[in-house]
Amino acid sequence: MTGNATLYDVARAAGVSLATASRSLNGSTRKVNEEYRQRVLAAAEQLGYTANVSAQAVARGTSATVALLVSDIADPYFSAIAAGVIRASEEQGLNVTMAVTERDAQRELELVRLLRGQRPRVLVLAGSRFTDGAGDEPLSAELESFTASGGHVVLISRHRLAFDTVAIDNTGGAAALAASLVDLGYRGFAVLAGPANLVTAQDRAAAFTGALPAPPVAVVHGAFSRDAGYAGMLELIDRGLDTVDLVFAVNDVMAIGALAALRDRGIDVPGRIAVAGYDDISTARDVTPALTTVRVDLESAGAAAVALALGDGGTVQVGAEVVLRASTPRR
Amino acid sequence: MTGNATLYDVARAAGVSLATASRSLNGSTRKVNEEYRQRVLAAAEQLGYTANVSAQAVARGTSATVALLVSDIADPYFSAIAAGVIRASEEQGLNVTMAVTERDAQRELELVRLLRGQRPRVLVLAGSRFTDGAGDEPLSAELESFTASGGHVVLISRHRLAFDTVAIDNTGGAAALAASLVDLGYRGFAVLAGPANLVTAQDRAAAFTGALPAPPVAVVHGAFSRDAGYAGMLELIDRGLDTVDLVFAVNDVMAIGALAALRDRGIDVPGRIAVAGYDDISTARDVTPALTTVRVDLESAGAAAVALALGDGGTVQVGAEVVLRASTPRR
DNA sequence: CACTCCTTGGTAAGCGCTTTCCGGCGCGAC
DNA sequence: GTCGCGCCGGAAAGCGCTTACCAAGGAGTG
Repeated sequence: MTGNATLYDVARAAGVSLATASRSLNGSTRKVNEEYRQRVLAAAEQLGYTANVSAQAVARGTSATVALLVSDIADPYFSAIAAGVIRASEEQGLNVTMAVTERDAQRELELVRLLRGQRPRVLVLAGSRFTDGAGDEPLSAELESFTASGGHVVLISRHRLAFDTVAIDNTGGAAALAASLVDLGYRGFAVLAGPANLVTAQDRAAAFTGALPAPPVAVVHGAFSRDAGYAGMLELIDRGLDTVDLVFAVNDVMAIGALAALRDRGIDVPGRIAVAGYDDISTARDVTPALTTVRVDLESAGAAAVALALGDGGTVQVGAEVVLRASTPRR
Repeated sequence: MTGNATLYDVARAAGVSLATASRSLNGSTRKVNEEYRQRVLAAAEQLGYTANVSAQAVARGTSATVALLVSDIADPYFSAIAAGVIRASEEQGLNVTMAVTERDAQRELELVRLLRGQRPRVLVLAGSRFTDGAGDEPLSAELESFTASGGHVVLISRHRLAFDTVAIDNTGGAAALAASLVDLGYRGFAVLAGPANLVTAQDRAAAFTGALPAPPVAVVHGAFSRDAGYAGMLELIDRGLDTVDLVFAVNDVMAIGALAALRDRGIDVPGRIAVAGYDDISTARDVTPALTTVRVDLESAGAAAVALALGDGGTVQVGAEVVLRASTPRR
C-alpha cells in the first residue's frame, strides 16, 4: 500500500457516500445510521485511515492547533511553560506547533508571520518584550491582524502589549524577596540584572532595588543565561566589592552561574556572600547551597495561557512566592 | 479588515491571475514577468497576506513540518533534543509540531496517529522503548504505514525498531564509565537503575554492571526522574549498604536526586559515597560536588535526526564520553 | 387518508491553494 | 514571408475534506 487512504477510499470501502463517512468519523451534529457508522469505522480501521488535518483545516476554515513561540526551549524557564501549554492544549484536543526566537525581535516577527500561516486557533508568545520597544510596532500590527481574523493571542509575561496576557508577578515577587532579605539582616546588595533591554529582567531588578532601604552597591548587566551569570559574578568579584553580602540574580539560571563563579573563586557561599535568584526552576533546590528564589509556577502559566485563549480572555496573574533556602541564612 | 487575505485577493489587487500570484509568491520554477512579480509582492505586503499553509499542504500533497514526540518536555534530556530538532528544522524551513507521551505507550500510539494526520515530512520519536516490547507491534504498524506513504521516521535512542535511528551510545558510555571508576579505585557499586521496562535505562545499567569486576552490591529500580532518584537513594541508604562506595544513577536527574538524598541524610559526598550519572545535562556541573557523568550531545542528536530524515537515512551514532568531576575523586 | 414535518443519505459546492494544460505572442530560421 | 519553437499568462482541474442543500421516506396529525 502506498499513499495514504483518503476519506473517499473509506467511503467506497464501506459502501456509503463521502458525506456519511465524514459524518461518522468526526463528531458531526448529524446522526447517522448505526450500521453505516460501524461499517465506516471498520473500513477506516482496516485501511489505516487518518484524517488529513490540513484538508480539514482548509475545509473548516480553522485548524485545531495552538502555536507557541518561546525564546529558547532548552532553558528550563521556557520548557516549563511549554510543558504547561502542551498539556493544556492536548486536553482540549489541540496540537501544538512550536518555534524558537532566540530572543531576536526580527526573527520573532518572521516566525509570527510564518505561524500565522498555519491559521492556528491560538498563538502564545512567551518571552519578554524589549524595554526599548524594538520591533513592537510591526509585531503588534501582525498580531492585530491575526486577532482580526479570528485568532487568539496570549502573551506570557509581556504586559506592555494590548492582548490577553498571563502576567507573571515580577515586581511583587522581587519586592517581597528584597524585604525578606533585609529582614534576614542583609545590607549590601549587588544585582545581576540580566539584559538591559529585557522587560522581565528590568522589572525584577527595578522592583528589587526599589524595595531596598538603600540603593544597591552594584548592578551588572549581561545575557539571561547561566554563563552570563557566571561572567557577571566574576566581574563583580573583580570589582572587589567588600560591602556586598548578597547577590540577587534576576533569574535562577544566572544565579546558578553566579554560584559556580563564587565556588571557582573560592568564595564562601553563603558564609561570605549570599545568593538569591528568581523562578524556582527545579534545579534551584539541588544546587549547593540550595538557592533562595521566588517561586513562579511556570507550568500553570503555560496552561493558563491556553485557558485564557479558549475562555473569555483578559489577564491572569500568576503569583510569585518567596522561597528561602540555604543560600541566604539569617545574618 | 476581518478574515485573512487570500491569494485570490492578492491576485485581484495586483490585477493578475491566481496562477501568476501563486508563482510570484513561492519559488516556482516558472518565470514571471518582473513587473507582475513586483505588483504581486506589493499587493501581498499591503494586504498582509500570509499563505495558508494548510491549503498549500493540501494542494501540494505534502506539508513542510516535522512532528516531534517526546516523553516529557520539561525534562532537560528531552528539551535538549527538542532544541536540536527545532534548530535543524528551522534551518530547512520546516515547522515543528510537538506532543508529549508521558512515557505511556498507549498515549504514544494515539499521538502518532494524530500527528500522522498532519502528513508531516518527518516524524521524530524520542524516548525509550519498553523492554517488554509493550505496544511495539501496533506502533511499528503505524510507523510503517507512515513511511509507506512517503514519510520519514527517525527514532532517537530506540534501536530495537526497524527505522532510521539516531543511536545514543548507552552501552559504550556506561562501560567506559565503569572502567574509569574502577580505575579510580572504586570497588563497591550500587545502581539506581531507573524503570525496569525502559530500554535506555536497562542498557545503561546492564553495560555498567557488565563492565564491573564483580556484580554490584545493589540495584534499585524506579522512575526516570529526580524524585525517583531521591527515593531510590533513600532506599539504598536504609538498606545500610556499608560496602558501597559509589552509586551510579542511569541518568543525571536521578543522580541529582540521589545527591539531594545523601545531603539530607548527612552523608558525605564524595567522602563517604561517590555518585555518577549519565547524559551531562547542563546542571550536572553546577551541583555540588560537580557530577561525574557521561556526556551525550543531545542537541546534536536532535539535529542529526532531522538531517537523517532529509538525507539518506540509516543510523547515526552519537558518541558518549566520560566526564570525571568532583563527585568521584580518586580513592 | 392526505398533508406536513422531521430524519437522514447523498450530491455537489466550496475551502485556499498548486500545477497542468492551453493559447497567444515574439523570435529566429529557412 | 511563413513556419516552428519557446516563453509566459491565465483558465481550470484538482488536493482531501466539510457542509449547505436536496430528496426521499417515515412519523405524526387532523
